[in-house]
Amino acid sequence: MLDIKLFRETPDLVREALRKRGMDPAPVDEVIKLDTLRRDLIREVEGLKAERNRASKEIGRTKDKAERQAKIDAMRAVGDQISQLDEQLRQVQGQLNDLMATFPNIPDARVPLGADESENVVLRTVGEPRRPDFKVQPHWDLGPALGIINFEQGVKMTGSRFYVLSGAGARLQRALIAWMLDLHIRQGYTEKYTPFMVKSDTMFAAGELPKFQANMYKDHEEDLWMVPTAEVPLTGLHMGEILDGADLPLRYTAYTPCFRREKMSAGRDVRGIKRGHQFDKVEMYIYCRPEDADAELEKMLADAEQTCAELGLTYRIVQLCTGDLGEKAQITYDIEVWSPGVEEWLEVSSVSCVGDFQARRAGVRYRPEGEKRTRYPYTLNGSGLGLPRTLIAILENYQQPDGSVIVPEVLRPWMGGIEVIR
RNA sequence: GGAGGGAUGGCCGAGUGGACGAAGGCGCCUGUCUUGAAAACAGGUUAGGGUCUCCCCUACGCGGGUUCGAAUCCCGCUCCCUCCGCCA
Repeated sequence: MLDIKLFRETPDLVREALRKRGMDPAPVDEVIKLDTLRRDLIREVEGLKAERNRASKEIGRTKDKAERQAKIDAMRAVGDQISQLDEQLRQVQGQLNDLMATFPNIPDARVPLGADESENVVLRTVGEPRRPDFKVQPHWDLGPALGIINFEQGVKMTGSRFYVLSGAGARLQRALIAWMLDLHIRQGYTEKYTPFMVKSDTMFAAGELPKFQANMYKDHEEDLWMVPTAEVPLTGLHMGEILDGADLPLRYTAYTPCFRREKMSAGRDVRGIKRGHQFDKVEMYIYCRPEDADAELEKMLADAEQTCAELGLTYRIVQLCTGDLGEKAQITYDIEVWSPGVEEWLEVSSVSCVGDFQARRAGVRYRPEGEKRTRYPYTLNGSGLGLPRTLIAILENYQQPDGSVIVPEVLRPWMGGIEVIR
């Protein structure tokens, strides 16, 4: 949610932001119109309410029967007028809220202009893409051959794009989760275990509703949604709270499964475990003062990078252009790891600053030290790596000519002595 | 799933139609006193909104309703507690 003041005071800035994202700036004028109407109504109805409050107190003091009745009769009309205006105001307010909720965040000035993902900018590459001289099997062949991924069983019980991890495969994923959480704790994040289902309010707060309704799973009887990312419950954690400025920044990490109900287009990433309706992820999330956001963004990116580096993976940092930038984000860096089996750069992490966009929706505020007024904190989120893709990269990068897979050093403490999966 | 009780400010807790944004207490802040602190005393201490240093409006779990006027009455919902049932 954007600040209504931006529309009042600097509407051109909002229009420009929409154009950069390739969107129509026309709704800005609609907001201004509704906001003006809203404030006109407020002034009118509040004047009447003030009058009513004054008169009502007088009525309470009036002893004379006839005089009292006369005053009551006079006020009855005012009361009707008030309820009429209140109703009108409610409608206008509702329209304005609905409209405001549809605006994407304003891209940071540093974000390069571009129409779509083809115009994203590779900032740097760390390591050399591995291209072994033997034929690297893609994970969808290797996994079943090693008996650690079973696609048929997943499809049998649930449907396409579901799979079962088995034995060392399941264990490898669990090792990754445990190792990543421990790493993030060392980096200064507090671990949270959260609900995997949340109410509509929480989905709205995180910016998933109303726009991405079609991409999420819902229990219609209970009005509960399955989280598409841990970012959702980590945003919900402090809904409606006023945080103490001295406590910022708050840094959290959480493991959750993620559920996404995408209309999977035929032919796109259909093979393997790259894109499923259910996947696991370890997430980082930060609440900070606006003035600290740049430093925190750098930290989070460095923290996510460290994950790739310690796993010994070749990766590159990609800055998203305005046309590819997510709805909520002001600025986003993707981390992609090279995987020689699928022969592509896999997006394993996306690190974003969303400004006060989510805090505003969630009603999370903080009181700067020594100040009376409250402000909205900035929030940042980033994956400490999505697991299926990290798993793909490990299976394909650590593959030996004989089809066995070496377990990365850092994961071995969780692998019960397994150094090679064969 | 069934029966009953409850939800008031940072916390405890009063309030059953008008003087209540809300008694009293605790906590916190400021001042007086003190060499300093404590104690005592005095004052202050919610958030959001409006043409916003004054002033006005809104909010007593949430949403409706009754009324000139609602923390207080009515309806619906949510959450918490107790008991019964069921359950990993």
